[in-house]
Amino acid sequence: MRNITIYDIAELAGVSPSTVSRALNGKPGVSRKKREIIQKVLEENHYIPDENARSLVMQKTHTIGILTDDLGSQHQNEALSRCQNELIVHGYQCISRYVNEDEPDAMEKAISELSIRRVAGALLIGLSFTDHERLRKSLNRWLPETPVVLVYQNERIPQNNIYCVGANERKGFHYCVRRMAEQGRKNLVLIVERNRASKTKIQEFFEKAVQDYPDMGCATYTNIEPCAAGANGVVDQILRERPKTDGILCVQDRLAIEVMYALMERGKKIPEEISIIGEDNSQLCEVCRPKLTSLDTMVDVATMMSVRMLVDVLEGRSQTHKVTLDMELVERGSL
Amino acid sequence: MRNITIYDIAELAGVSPSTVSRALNGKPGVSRKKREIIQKVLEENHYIPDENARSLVMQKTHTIGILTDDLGSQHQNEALSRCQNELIVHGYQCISRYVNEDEPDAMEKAISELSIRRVAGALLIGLSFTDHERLRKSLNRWLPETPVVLVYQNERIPQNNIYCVGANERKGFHYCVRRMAEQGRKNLVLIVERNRASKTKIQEFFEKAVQDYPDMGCATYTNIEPCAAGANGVVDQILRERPKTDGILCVQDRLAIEVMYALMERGKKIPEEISIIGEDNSQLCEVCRPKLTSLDTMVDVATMMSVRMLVDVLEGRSQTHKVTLDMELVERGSL
DNA sequence: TTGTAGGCGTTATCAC
DNA sequence: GTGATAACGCCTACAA
Repeated sequence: MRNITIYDIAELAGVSPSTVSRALNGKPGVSRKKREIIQKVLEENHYIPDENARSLVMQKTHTIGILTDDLGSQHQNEALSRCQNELIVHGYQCISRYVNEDEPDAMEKAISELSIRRVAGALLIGLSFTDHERLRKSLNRWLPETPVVLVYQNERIPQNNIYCVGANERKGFHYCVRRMAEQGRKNLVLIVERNRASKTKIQEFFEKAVQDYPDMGCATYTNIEPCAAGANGVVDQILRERPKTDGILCVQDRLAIEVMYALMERGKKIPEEISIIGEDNSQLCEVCRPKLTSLDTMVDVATMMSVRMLVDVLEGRSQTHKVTLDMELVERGSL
Repeated sequence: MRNITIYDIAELAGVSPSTVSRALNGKPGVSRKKREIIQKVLEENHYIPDENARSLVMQKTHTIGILTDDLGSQHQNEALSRCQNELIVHGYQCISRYVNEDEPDAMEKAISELSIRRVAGALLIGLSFTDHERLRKSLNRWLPETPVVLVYQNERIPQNNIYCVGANERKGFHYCVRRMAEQGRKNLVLIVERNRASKTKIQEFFEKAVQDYPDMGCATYTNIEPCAAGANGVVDQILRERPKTDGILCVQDRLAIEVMYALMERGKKIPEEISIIGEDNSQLCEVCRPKLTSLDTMVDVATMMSVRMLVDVLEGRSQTHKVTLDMELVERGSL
């Protein structure tokens, strides 16, 4: 079953292939009459252009590359799916790929492959693409003029084809600390998963925020096994080292919930004795008891924004280079 | 920055483009010596072939189309991400797309677009692609010779290019009922979300299974609002209509958990008075209290199998047309 | 074993 | 306004 080409259409419409091409792309230089005839033939035959041929001659595809750094994360999976669907709506297809940041050259390799596919643009999703200088070099080498949007990245890379959509973590964490203070909490603890890339930054934001409250103390535990594994250990450690702890900010819902349960098992009342805040505002928050208060990272908004930025740039609409989204604290029973 | 082509390589290696092409693709008819020279030049220049041009001339791509029917589902998002990554590893790229089954022609349209992109193969993920006859027709029309793997589909479509990977729901549900019986449960209820496509089949399996236990009764509620929304209503209804209910099989973890909490709020003890089983074995099961016993649909295994089947077929290895996976009941506190 | 020539389906550049 | 014609990068007869 050979596919129909513009030649077939041209023949049926009694015009030349180039005229069909012009009509197809809404270019000027086609008479009203012929345009109509061609349109009709096009529709009757369910003609659809071959993207490969088009890409070849245009040296430009309708493909967007998406890079992700955390395969297991629901967050990223959701962001990925959303981006893909949104892009399809705008007429782009995607190729997506997980990048293991532990492998030293994985990122550069992934970027080079996007270049090979001649992607029209790229979306890098994830907080852990943090070695900016290296990233900049890779992008510079492989995609020097291709628009790239960094999703969940706060520090803008100052280059004309690089855009970013970030969350205002500083403000978000500050607000969490403020809410803790308003609940009368005075001894906070920050718990961060071991593999969280922006660890030090989060810690910095947290500690800065605590300094705004004179009679408040804090400690951080930043090397915790992710998900459930590390909860009991860190809770024991906290109860031993800082028994007066009355507020815990735990980056990542799942871990926060396990910490909460571990505390309850050890006789602590939540939230009466200790307040807990998680991060991500995932489904999990609604399912545990008490329900978990959580800092929403706004995946849906962020992905929509990113796609819109990229599409805007690709279609020649002007666009700012940086968008920062406010995070939202969704308060439930654990605060 | 023009990309280097086989012409450039040919010139540098002092041979003709066709020889480069042959060497590139490991075809016979190139002397050992030239093959080595070419190889060296290839590597020195980081040459990588242009997929578009290749696809154009070969009338065949290295692209796999993936269709999904439920955008929000973590399950499908996870399956999707896994498939994509796995396929990349095998040298394929993917285009994926969500199909809204409420729109009558969405499926046919989606399939036709895969055809346009000249996909090498396709993966249809989801339990709700159920109108087999129509699906068969669409596939037949648009992808008559393209291998297609139906993931989570139990009834095989008898056609040579269509494969399927399904879960043994009959057996799975039967086992759930058996475990209920072993706990002394006698009045079961099946709850199914309204938008679950395989509703009637699930109901049939469930009722058949119950018939194997002479002194057991059952009822089904199959039109429930998904997720949390429908829980309170259906629980009130059940307690009113069938107060002796002592076992609930609830298809979909989230809903199962809400049902469980609703029951507890109304004074029922779980699992002492009522056993509850969910489906999907998602993260949520670990996070609620009591933890939820759940029927695992084996996403990871299913996706791996599907990708492997497809790749095997594409690379000419023979392959059976149907694989059925056993589901696994993961028992936790709610049974 | 090697090279030449033609074509895959489009778009773009010219003449007309 | 329209239609030849030449690319785009690659593969594959066919000829040498």
